[in-house]
Amino acid sequence: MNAELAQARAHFIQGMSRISHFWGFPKAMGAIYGAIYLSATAVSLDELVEQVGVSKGAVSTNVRTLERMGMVHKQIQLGDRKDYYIAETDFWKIARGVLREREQSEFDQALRTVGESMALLEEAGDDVATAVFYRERMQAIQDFFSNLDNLVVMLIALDDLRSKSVQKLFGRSEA
Amino acid sequence: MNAELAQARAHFIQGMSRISHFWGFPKAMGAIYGAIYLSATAVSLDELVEQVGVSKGAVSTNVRTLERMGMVHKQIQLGDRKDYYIAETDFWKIARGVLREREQSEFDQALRTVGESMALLEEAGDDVATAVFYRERMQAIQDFFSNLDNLVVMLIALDDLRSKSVQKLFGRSEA
DNA sequence: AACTACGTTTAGTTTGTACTAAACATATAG
DNA sequence: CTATATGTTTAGTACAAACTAAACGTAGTT
Repeated sequence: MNAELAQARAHFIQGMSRISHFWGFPKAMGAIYGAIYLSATAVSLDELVEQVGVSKGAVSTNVRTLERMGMVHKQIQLGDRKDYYIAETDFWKIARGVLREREQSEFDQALRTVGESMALLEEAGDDVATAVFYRERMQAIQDFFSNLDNLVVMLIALDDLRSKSVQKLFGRSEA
Repeated sequence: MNAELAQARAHFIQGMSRISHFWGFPKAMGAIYGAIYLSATAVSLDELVEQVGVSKGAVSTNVRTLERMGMVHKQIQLGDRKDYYIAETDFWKIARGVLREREQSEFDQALRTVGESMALLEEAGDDVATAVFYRERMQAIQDFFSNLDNLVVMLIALDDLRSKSVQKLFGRSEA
């Protein structure tokens, strides 16, 4: 591989690392995805260790997370004990996976907390002016999150319209 | 304030703290917003220190970030040296502010990195098969991010349809 | 002009999280 | 059955980010 290619590749992987970190994921995770994404062939764990420059353990855990989110796919070759990985290239599918992952974990737990707060409020009764005010505000924020939730559901549904239609829908206008 | 109210309030603030942390913001920031949000009157910095239980410095910096994102508004009362804060309650407006904040900072810098990688690729020439492959993949991811960008622009535009219309558009169906 | 009340900045500490190194588990091959 | 190759788990470490405490700046008050 010539020098320019290697440099472009390194820069890209670094960029993926940034994006990953920005969205609250480990930097190495983004880098690993970048490395897999920029490979025409399936990549083994050891190759990733070498290419990305992190420990085997880190690659192992991160690549597992990537697979759980549907960002990469494991490819087991018959007669070869190694696991190989290829990148999912349908980013809307990826977005769906990431959102689903998040929804199930912290996202709606936070929502639940708001619900619980409102439940606690019920016990305080309606007569106090403060209670009424609290209820209004908590209801408002809960409504908003429900709406957000629906928006996410919509986006996930959009994934069913395959990537072509989506690209047409959101395509750059200045092209 | 009776015990149930105080408990509901504390629980809510803790929930805001969680949400904040989940979206990659400081926990204290969410708690501070929660405290302001649950106040019918404007809140001073010292009151926040007391209510949220963090240091003055932390409140100062976090509340400034909140204001920059349009989540709270400073209210200076004539003849009073203190700064008072009230919460922005239009969450779609808030979402716009947060997105704008993110766009300007890390988000499109990461995008730029991808662009730079592609530029580096140009110097490598088209003849190498690997270069062609890299270009395809980098182009694909750049397209996706442009689409995301457009989606964000759309969401921001949606803010112009005031909250009522938006609520109708995304309202819960099982209501 | 000194004092006080307030917000900001800074230096240092704490804390959470991702990573490393190495032990471990498991399966295949000889 | 031992040895080897592979992925996973764990105990420890390193680092980044947020917070604390306190110094600082600034503007009003007496």
